[in-house]
Amino acid sequence: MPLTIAELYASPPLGELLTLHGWVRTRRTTRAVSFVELQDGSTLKALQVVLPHDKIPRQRIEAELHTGASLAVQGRLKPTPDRPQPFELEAESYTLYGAADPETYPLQKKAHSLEFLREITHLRPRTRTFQAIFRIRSGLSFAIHQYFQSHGFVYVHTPILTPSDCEGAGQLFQVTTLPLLSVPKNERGEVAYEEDFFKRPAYLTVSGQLEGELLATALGKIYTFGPTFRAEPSHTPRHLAEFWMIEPEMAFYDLSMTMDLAEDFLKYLVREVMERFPEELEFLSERYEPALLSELRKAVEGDFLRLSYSEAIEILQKSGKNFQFPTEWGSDLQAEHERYLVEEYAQRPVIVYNYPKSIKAFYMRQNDDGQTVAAFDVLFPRIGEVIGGSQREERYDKLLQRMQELGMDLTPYQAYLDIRRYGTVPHSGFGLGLERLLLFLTGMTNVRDVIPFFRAAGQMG
RNA sequence: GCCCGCUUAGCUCAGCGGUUAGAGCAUCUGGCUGUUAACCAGAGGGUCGCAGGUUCGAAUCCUGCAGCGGGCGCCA
Repeated sequence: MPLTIAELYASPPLGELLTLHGWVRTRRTTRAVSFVELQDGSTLKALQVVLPHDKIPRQRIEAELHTGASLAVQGRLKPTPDRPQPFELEAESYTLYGAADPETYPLQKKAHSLEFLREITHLRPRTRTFQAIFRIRSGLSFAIHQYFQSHGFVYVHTPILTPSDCEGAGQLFQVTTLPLLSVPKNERGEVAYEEDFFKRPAYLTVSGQLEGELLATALGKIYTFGPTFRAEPSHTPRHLAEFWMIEPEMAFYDLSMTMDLAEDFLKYLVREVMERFPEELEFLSERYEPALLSELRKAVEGDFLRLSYSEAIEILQKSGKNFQFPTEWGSDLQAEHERYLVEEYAQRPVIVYNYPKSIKAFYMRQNDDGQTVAAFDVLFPRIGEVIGGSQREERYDKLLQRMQELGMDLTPYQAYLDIRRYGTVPHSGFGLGLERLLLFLTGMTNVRDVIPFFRAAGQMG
């Protein structure tokens, strides 16, 4: 296997003849030697390669080795105690894989704006910024599995193609093989879905929660981790049409156990990323968000502040702030309210629980007060809601009554109702948006920058 | 969906009614005993987003469109 630069830094094989592969980040030329900073994606650190002009003609180096060019270079590793880098590769020869015409290659040895890089998603992974982000994204995903697997959760794959909008969460992408130019109709002028692939309407999933509940009431503790699709035309730095969501669902968990789990889970993830990616975090912090490291530290140190919705409303009313949106009991917490609670009032992550039932989903468990449901949101600084969850209504009659109140069509929910009719159990779960958490962890401010190729309303980056 | 802003060289930006539109970086040429976003000198590079309008005169003012960004809503 090709040697990587990360491996060199881990244990430098000084003096041996080595071959390294990578891309040119920068080149500097003086009279007798040229210097190439080589990167290969294995670490943010570059390898300085020294190319003596008596072994490799200067003319060739200047013609071939521009920023972005790829090569294999042979040479020996030499310690350089009096230079910024601990060692450098003294080259004896190199093979050019591919040149990068400096007249047209978009990346240069300078900082580019994130907006510009969004226009070239195929090349932006070659920047250190995106290498740092994608490595953290990978490590975070692993840590998520690690946490659940070591806590007895079963990873389940819920379907991506689904028959209906099961949560009422946003608009759906419809999936069809019917010809759009001549959609077949029945006698009543409606779309003839019996001719469609599934012989019924089909959509991309907006949540794996309902299927997750079905599996949790058999396997105990499960989690999903997969792509989710929303066709809502949201034009914000926090929304994607295709994003990744993690949804654990636990039988026999009540609301407070679930909040404990969510807090422990988030702290574990932040700690793991801090431990595994100090260099990446340092780089992103310097470049984009000076407060990054202290925010991460604050998130794992103390307890999250827990407030009931009613307490939160009271705090907002007493804040003396002039909010744009009302802070009456029964109105939903707006971004400005969440920001006040987290950034000014608590100055650490906040969990708000027991929301009015009128502003929450039908499946959330009704509290004894008749006014609220056992729902909670975890609010983080800078990004707002990172987790939303609830204890689910497990009482058949209560659930049915709520669905009827809301005028819902019960047909698609027979399975969902069935698990309340046969051996129902209290259970709870929550949803975590991977990209939103990544904003917090990387200091980025736009979710388009924490996923390799973004899909958002009107954009396929 | 509503509101606001931006669009000038390959990139980042200045110029905001008055000669031939500028800078830094990048590129090219030359120089430099080993550089660290190397440095020094020189050169090339622009239908000032698109379309219309106002004016003696528009990158600059107005209108429309497009793209991008931000705030809000919906949410993860």
